[in-house]
Amino acid sequence: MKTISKADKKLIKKINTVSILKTIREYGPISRADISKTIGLNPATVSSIVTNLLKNKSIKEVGIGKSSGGRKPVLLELNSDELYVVGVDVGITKVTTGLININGNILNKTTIDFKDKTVETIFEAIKSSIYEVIKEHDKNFNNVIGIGMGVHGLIDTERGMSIYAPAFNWNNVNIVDTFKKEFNVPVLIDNDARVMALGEKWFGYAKNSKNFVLLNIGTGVGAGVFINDALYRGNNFGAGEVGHIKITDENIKCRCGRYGCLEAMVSGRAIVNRFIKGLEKGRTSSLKDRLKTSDITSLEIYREALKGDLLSIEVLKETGKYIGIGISTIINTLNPSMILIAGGVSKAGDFIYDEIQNTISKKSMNNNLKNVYIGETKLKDNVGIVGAGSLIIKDIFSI
Amino acid sequence: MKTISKADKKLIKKINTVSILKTIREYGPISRADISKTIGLNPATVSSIVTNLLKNKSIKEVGIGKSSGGRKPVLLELNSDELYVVGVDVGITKVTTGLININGNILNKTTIDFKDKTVETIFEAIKSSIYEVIKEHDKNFNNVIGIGMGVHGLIDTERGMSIYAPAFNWNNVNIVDTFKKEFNVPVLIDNDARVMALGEKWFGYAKNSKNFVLLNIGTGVGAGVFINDALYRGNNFGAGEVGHIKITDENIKCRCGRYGCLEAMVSGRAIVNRFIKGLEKGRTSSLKDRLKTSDITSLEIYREALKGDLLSIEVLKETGKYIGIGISTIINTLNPSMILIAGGVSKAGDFIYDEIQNTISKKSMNNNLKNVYIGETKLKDNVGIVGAGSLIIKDIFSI
DNA sequence: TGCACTTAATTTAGGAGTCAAAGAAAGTTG
DNA sequence: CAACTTTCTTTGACTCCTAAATTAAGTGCA
Repeated sequence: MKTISKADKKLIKKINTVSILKTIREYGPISRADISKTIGLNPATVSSIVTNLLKNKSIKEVGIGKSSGGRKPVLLELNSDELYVVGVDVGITKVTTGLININGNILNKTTIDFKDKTVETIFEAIKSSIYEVIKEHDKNFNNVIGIGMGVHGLIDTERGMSIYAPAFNWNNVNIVDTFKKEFNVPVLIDNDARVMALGEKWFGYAKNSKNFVLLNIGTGVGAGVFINDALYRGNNFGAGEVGHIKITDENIKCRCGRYGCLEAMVSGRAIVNRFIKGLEKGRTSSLKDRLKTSDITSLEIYREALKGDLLSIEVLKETGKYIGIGISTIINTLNPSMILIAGGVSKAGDFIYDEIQNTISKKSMNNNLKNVYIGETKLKDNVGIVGAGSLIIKDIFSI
Repeated sequence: MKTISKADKKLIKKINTVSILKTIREYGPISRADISKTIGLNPATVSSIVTNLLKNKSIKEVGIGKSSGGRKPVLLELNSDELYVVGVDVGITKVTTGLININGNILNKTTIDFKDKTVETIFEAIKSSIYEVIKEHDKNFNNVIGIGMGVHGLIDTERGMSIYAPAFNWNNVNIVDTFKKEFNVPVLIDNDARVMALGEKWFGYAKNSKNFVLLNIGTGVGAGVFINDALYRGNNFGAGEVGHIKITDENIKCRCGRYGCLEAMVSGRAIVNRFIKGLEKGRTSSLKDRLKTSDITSLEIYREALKGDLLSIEVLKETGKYIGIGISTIINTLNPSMILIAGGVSKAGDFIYDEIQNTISKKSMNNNLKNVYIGETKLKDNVGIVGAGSLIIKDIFSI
């Protein structure tokens, strides 16, 4: 009950333009006549707006369709040759950057590791990665309509700042201004899990999902929450901090200072810790012969589990159980249509997924469980960069 | 990405009409000129729309304001003398019904107990309670623009049915059709906790809150979730089923069949059970002298706690701790700006609230906790009926 | 091949709604 | 009481959509 806003004729045109763009995106290649039928908008209006869109190169004519007994239709498509975005996935140890067209196709991709985590080092890595990906495709930035970035931690999307990024030890670092100045295009940032959710919404499994959650389980644990077809950020950009919900009374300390948090039980670090604790308790494992304790990673535990190592399998199954409890909480609270899992753990395969499913069916209210899909992302390793790029792409389709 | 809709001039007019109504609601009594300044809409446009609204009696002129150096303004207000709604709160043992005007004022209120929980009995109670409240104010239903109802359990708001109401043992009971036929006005229903949240949004503490949660703790435990200024119902109307999130490893069985659910630890029943278990363990309590074991209720435990009974105090504090864990989960997941607590437990005062606060500050991510208000509702015992009525009222202010 | 019928896209005339400017109504101020 | 202010309405222009007519380009059958 705060902002009360008016509407004028420009709003109508904007709404109808976006409707036409959405229709072309979803059903294209498509003729003007079919757009008119799909939206219910008068053919004359469609013609007029399409003319504008062709003029500003948002769309293009891509040939002639089949006649259905009369004049052949002219088919329209989004202009993927002229509408590029840059998507930047700022990870804990490296930055991955992609040049992406409006259809979500990756034209070029590069990764740069950074040694230290100062603002300067990471900004420099981001900058050169962007110049790298555009070099061969659009070196003058003519067709790049914007840059999107996903960064871990708490992000103020309005002021374009990292409020708090634990892994970098950043506090109130302005990110957007630097890159806007450097590249002279719109720059948008958001939290990594949220950006991944956006990617799956625009180009992944969640296309037709109004309400879903992307759970990112890696070094940390976070969720991107989609509600009513929109990213939900919460009151202070803190929605989806599910890494710190309590899932057990066990006395495992989380880096947040409390005990029994989801993150303390299922992050990559947590998996390794439980494995090592198993060894200390006298359990045997073939992984112990292969690696020093300090070299054990969750990925290695997964590899060993595939070979049949009992301790590895047990640790992964436990992890699945804990994730299941967390997911159960999310389902009961939000009743989403799907839960997509990203991050390192998502690769640990059926050891984890089976156990998640077992736990869920035991713990969820029946009705919320109906039709809820739980599984990997469609975009896999590219979910970060495609999602980041989607921050820009979605704005083209927004009022 | 499903429904792609067009916009025409009627949409503009509808938007502007609603904007004017909202402005009158929020700032009224207010002049046409001030409405124009508030919204940024042209004075001529405001005049034209106001004329329509006066004609259809949605608003009324309520006198002349003070001059600020020129012609005196004509002040406008919502027409609370002609815009009534009926709000029905269908509880577990009784139905409470109110006649409410557009400003949320209760003109009349009645309660009817029902002996059994058959559809016929409860429908009959609802029906007579409605006739009762309108009798003296608007016996011909001239000014009642609709009936809203809050019912526990899972509600299909689109088809107007109770999908599942555990306390009544209802499955797929159509509610709306019956009363629409009987009273010939729009009838809307929703889940009880959700309806309460709506009431606090329109007439309570949550007026200026975009994102908040109302936690209803009584016989069952449920939440009404407001996101982006709208009720969030989830994918199958199941959002806010927080009664069945796991908050402890303790082996307390919930009626849903699982263990350690929030509801199993904090519902009225759960409080009583823990108290009795305390007695069985040999603890003493002054309440034991006053009541038979089978007559103990959570309200009596609260009363005894006020008198200083140690076991009662302990049980309530434990309850506060468990609620705190649940709220902590909600805050970390949804980052709301406030959590309002309704239902029987909300009356148990500071024994519970203090403990909730203690638990939260220990368990919540710092940033999500910032500015989060946790407390009782403003509408108190009327939150159910006012909320139910708001189901109708909100539609007047919606596009 | 030619004519009737279809379908696609554009042009044209007209209507609905907002806006800016001017005017009418009703006050205040010195 | 004249000059200025403020409120509200009227008027005409402008924008954007719609329906109908027109142009463009087919198909299909005799």
